[in-house]
Amino acid sequence: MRLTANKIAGILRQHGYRLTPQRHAVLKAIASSQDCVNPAEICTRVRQEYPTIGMATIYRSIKMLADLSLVCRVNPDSRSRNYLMRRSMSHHHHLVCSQCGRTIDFTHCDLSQLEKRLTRETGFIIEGHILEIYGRCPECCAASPVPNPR
Amino acid sequence: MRLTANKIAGILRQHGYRLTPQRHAVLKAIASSQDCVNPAEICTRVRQEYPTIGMATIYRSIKMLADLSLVCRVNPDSRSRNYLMRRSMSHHHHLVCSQCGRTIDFTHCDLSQLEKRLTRETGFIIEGHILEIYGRCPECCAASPVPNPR
DNA sequence: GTGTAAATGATATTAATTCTCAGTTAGGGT
DNA sequence: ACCCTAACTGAGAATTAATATCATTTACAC
Ligand SMILES: [Zn+2]
Ligand SMILES: [Zn+2]
Ligand SMILES: [Zn+2]
Ligand SMILES: [Zn+2]
Repeated sequence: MRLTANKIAGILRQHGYRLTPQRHAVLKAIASSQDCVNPAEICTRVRQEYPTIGMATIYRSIKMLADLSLVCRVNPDSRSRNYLMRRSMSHHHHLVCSQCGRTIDFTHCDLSQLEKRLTRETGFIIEGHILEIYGRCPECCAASPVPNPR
Repeated sequence: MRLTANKIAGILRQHGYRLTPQRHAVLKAIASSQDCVNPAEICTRVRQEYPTIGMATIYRSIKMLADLSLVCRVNPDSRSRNYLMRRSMSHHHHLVCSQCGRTIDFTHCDLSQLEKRLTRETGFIIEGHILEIYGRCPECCAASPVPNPR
């Protein structure tokens, strides 16, 4: 199922959060960008329609969205944190280039066999998983086939 | 093949880095820990054998190890960055209880099919992955069968 | 041993994120 | 429509991770 901005607004309400115009703007700013964005970029976008918003509100909105698992952290190699709106309710995993940080989403992970085995062996009821695969993207491989330092 | 501290020291030399006692200590501190560690934890460990080392040197050593791809960033959800020494030995993953935190290790993840597919579809050369599965352990399931949110 | 470029450690600086608090507001109840 | 109140906001201060600077020290090639 796909997550639209309206659907997300409904989820906020369901969880007792107020739907303020600031939050709605932050939400739209993240949801409308295909790539992952950092707080400063979100701020730039939001201030075009809401010029007086403060950074604290942006950070608080991001935290709220993260608490609701509507947004996820990606690309750990930048100085500031990067976020990406979840596009669907299904799994959402990242393939990250360890050199340039380029990130590709994928949803088919097929860990069900592994999870079944773990349930059988340990008695755990599996709720979910965190999976991130890293490697080197085609561009970075082409640029320097043998990753040499300095 | 397993990467030992000695082997890594050789790699440093090959790349023209000097092998200072400080670097050796940082290297040992990361390599000897099973889980990922952040710079502050590395500092604590290193100062037990090298009390005068400064944080700048720790950060510089980490950067050098990262440039050589001997260490990789993991666990993007912490405030400080976390690092894990690369081991070519087998994978090391966790099954974590989301309620009580009990953790079980497992090593057979079998993501090779998935990684092959991603390489075919994206051209990425896969270097590794982060995988953590979470759920509720048998004890916690017995204690309260229905988990309630918030 | 000597020379020298690289490395160290103390300190200052930068920049991201969080905290504080007085004023504002969304949204339920009347 | 109006009130109430807890939730929210924005400005600025505080905290914290990470990097830069620079005088001193040191690994290591010769
Ligand atoms: Zn998945
Ligand atoms: Zn790349
Ligand atoms: Zn694995
Ligand atoms: Zn448990």
